[in-house]
Amino acid sequence: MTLKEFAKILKLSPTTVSRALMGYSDVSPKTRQRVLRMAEHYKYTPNTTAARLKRGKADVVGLFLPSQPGAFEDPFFLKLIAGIGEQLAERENDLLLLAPTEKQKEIALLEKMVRSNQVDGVILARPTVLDARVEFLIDHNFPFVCHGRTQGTRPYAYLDIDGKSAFHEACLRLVHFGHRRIAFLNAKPNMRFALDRFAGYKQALEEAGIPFDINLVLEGQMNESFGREASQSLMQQAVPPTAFLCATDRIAIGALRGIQLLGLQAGTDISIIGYDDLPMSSHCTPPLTTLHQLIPEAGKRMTEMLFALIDGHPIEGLQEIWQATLIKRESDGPVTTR
Amino acid sequence: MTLKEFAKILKLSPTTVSRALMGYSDVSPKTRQRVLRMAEHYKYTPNTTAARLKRGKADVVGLFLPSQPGAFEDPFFLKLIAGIGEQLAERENDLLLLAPTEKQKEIALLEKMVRSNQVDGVILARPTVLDARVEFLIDHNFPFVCHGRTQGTRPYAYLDIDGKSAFHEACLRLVHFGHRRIAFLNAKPNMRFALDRFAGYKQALEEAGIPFDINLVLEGQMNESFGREASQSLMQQAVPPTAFLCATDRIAIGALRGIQLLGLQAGTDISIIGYDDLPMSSHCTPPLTTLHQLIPEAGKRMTEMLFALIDGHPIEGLQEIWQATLIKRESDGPVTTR
DNA sequence: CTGTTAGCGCTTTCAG
DNA sequence: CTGAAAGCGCTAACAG
Repeated sequence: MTLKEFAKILKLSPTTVSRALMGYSDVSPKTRQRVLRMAEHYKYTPNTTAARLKRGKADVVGLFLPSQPGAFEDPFFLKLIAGIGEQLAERENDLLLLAPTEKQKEIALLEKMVRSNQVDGVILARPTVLDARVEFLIDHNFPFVCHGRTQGTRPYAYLDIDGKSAFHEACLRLVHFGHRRIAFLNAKPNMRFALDRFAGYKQALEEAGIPFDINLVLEGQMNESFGREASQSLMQQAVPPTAFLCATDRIAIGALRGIQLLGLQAGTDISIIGYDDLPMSSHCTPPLTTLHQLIPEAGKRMTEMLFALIDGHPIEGLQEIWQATLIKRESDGPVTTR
Repeated sequence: MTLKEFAKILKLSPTTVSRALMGYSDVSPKTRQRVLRMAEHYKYTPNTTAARLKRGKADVVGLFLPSQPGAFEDPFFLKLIAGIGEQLAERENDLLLLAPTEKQKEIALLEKMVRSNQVDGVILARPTVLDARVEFLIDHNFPFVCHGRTQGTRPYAYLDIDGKSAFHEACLRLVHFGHRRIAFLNAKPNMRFALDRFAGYKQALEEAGIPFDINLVLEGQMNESFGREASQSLMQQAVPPTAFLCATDRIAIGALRGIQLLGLQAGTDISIIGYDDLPMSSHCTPPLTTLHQLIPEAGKRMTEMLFALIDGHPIEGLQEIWQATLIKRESDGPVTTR
């Protein structure tokens, strides 16, 4: 049913019906009541496409998904979506997924979005050190919010987790347990967050007066295989580490497995700390000490920030850094003397 | 830039430009070349909203997300999205996420979609035994494909995994290992797949001549806590089970943890089999024997099926059942005599 | 092969 | 407070 038809039934002009539906004040309460009631009854909903064309706004927000297939294996994006969705509903906006593929490259996809008015703004996550998407969106002055910072200098709206503080705290915890040979299993340094986490680790070592040993740092994929292999290889050193600080829980779980295969026990023989607090992490053996971040809440807040941007607010004030929380469980503890 | 402006630059009519861009045959190759080249140069992309309004098609597909927050903790939907996205790109369609919230209920959301022409079709997953969404979409004759079947009788397009065969095979494996007291940790029976999996388990027992014991079946949330508690409680029985068949890997991982806490070892003392083949599952201790399904491939195929439906194909032929694959690892083995 | 014309269904000035 | 009229930017008959 179209507005015209519906208006005819009510013996009103399309104009009045439209205004009543949009909750404008310049329509008598009685008429509005009737329109609302009848819309319910006849199940009339305005055609979104037409409204969008007229208003020049899509009422749709895009979420950029990672292009690496492996990235689909952690719940980060789904949790983020849960938060985004909640906030989106407040303004009756929708969420469009931007999934780059082999054919549809990242920038081509964004270009299409920016040019075709399909979305009013975009949410990104996990930027690289110099993220092409971020640069593109700044260049085109298109509203977007990023979960995480890049190395670029131009300002943009972001919500980031303070990875440096998080790993500083985690590393200090290991230091206080008496560890002095603390390995760091990091993500590849093209990810900005990897740099932050590394900085926290290094600073903690410095504060504790522990000399930094490059041989204790390994970088790889953020998955269990890397964790397992890296932990096993480090344990072969003449003076092996007594603790593993891992950039993600998946790496940590791999490390857990790695040292288990060497006949060692995490929590007593070796300490391990991760980051992400995956659902699994509290249920492995032993339960993993890890860092927890508020993902749905971040999604919600980022959406709010994006709406602000879309409404014309300046970027100032739309840059937030949140803290992660250390969740103490059983995969770490005092260093054991042998 | 609008089509009119762009056409003016080229000294052509909007019509010709539009047709050239859409690749219609009734435009001279020379003109088409020029239009395409100039569009590239001036970075002109047609306004999607306007095109949609005109054509009466959204070129958008909706994906219904689960409303229970807990459901966000497994990678199923993200993997599905990966497959859907790939196929969507083939037709330049987009993916709209339908995330029901407290305020925006499932059916209200669907109603809006059906009425507002925002999406041409919908993809659902994990239906309940009598799924309200499925019923609604059938009632309204709206194109949709569901990952899984319901208990309803009216036909609709689906792609389902043969959970019965999968659990039949898994249970038979345990039987061949000599197990006779095989526990089944299932999801709640309002989920259709839970019924299928249970049927497979029960049939295998029957074929093996093992009497069904209701006390060996527990139903609960599909998470680790349920697995841990259920396994521990069952181990307290006078004659405890020697094997656990679990409806999901998360339940299995919980069971793994549960029996570990009782001082028993999975794979030797007790056998455990899960379903999902989560990334984690090959990295726990011991690596989990489980059932693997092709999720991205299913997403891709479902999207194809949805396009067929949107293009007017009948439902016949758009109902597929795929098999899961048993991944043999180390969490199960021959029953041990004590 | 190309251009003219008429809407798609809605929102929003502008009058009344 | 309500209605008439003018498009938003595009596509598709229909002529030429």
